[in-house]
Amino acid sequence: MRLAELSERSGVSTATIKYYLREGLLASGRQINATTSEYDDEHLRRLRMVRAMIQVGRVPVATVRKVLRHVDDESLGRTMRLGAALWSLPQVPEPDADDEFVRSAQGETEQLLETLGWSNARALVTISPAYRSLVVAVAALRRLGYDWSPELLVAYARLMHQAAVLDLDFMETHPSEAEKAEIAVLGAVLVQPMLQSLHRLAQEEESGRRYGFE
Amino acid sequence: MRLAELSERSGVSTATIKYYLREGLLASGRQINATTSEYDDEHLRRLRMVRAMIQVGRVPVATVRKVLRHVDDESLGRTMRLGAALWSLPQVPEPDADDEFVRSAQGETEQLLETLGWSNARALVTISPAYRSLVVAVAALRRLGYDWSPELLVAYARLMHQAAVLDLDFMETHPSEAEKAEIAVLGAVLVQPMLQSLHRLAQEEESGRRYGFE
DNA sequence: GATGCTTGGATAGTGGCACTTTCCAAGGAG
DNA sequence: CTCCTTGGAAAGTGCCACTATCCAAGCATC
Repeated sequence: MRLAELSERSGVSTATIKYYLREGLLASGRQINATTSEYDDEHLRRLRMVRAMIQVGRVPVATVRKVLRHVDDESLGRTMRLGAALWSLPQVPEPDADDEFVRSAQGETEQLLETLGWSNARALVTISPAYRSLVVAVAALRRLGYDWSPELLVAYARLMHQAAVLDLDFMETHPSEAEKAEIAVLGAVLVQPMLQSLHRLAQEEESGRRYGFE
Repeated sequence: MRLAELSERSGVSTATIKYYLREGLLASGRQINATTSEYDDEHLRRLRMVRAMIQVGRVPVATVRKVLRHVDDESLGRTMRLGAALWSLPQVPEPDADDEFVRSAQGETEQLLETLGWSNARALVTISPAYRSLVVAVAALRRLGYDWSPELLVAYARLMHQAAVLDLDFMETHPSEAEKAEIAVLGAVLVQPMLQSLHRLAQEEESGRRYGFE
């Protein structure tokens, strides 16, 4: 298919597709002559994935480029490929180590991992972006003065571990390594808004159960 | 305290505080004379909340204004105040009702609520933004061709319901209605990044358990 | 009482980002 | 032969969260 058809089938304007090509989010088609390139279903699929990441997952274009580079890197083993792709996702600022709330949040977080027995995660403490963003979030809550207990944090963590088990079980059902990395990324990017929506709906449901609709 | 001190204690520049004042995110201080206003701890607290919403929660300034307006609206009862504040948060585009994936996602989502027995949520189907964004997220996943089962969605939903129970239990520990609304908003805005971080950490942990670090 | 700093308030400017628009020369279709 | 489409480059747009610059009015100090 040519550009126009790719645009029509994906619902993305030709101008935007050209932009994605320029930004390296999409491989060029097979050049037929000076003015024509041929795209295939793989391009369409990749384009849809890019769109989903940007529109549903709100991932910046530059980040999408990094993530895809890792997903496509056949030189990496499974764990590295998957990890590299996931680790290029977060958009969290480095926590300010001089801030007292950040420091106490760090202590609290390490304590949490110990309580949970997440030994693998503890080994990643210095490098994992997920750990850093957790510290930032906890510090922000503490700074506002809410005194929710560590037990609450543990309870949330156990729930998210159950979610992670579901994620990985689903990933296992797909054979190829490239597909696994792709699913891991989509799981991080698209399942997140879904979980968020479910969370809010659940809050509305539970709130209705407890208080009715005054 | 005056502007300079408010700035120093919050870590937000005076220029930015002035910007927030202009945008209606922060009430003016008590005007002492033509060139001086006095701010109190309530201003500091509100400023920190605004910052947390914008920086940690990535909520747009215009949305923060709407949310705060509802949080401060004493004419509303508990459920309405809380709901109004939460419903002004989402930044989800209206799902395109002509899209086949959106339509089937709608069917799937309604089926989900029935399976779960979330009767309150079902009553809100037409108006809740959480429902709409859930439909968008499910449609995006389906469009990419992943065939994960409705059972998986149900499993995720049950987990998020448990999270909602934790949220509301914590909210109950705070007495005033204004505080409850505030906590509900922060729960939606700040607990979300925390859950997301926990989710990714849990994925890393579980991935390490299953595959080791090749 | 002159001098230099700070304050609140208004207005304009900045930088980043995700596109869009415009232009162009080279093909291909009727 | 004429008109439309294509890929490619470059410039422009609109939004957003600030940030910088002015300004006149205090206040503090000498």
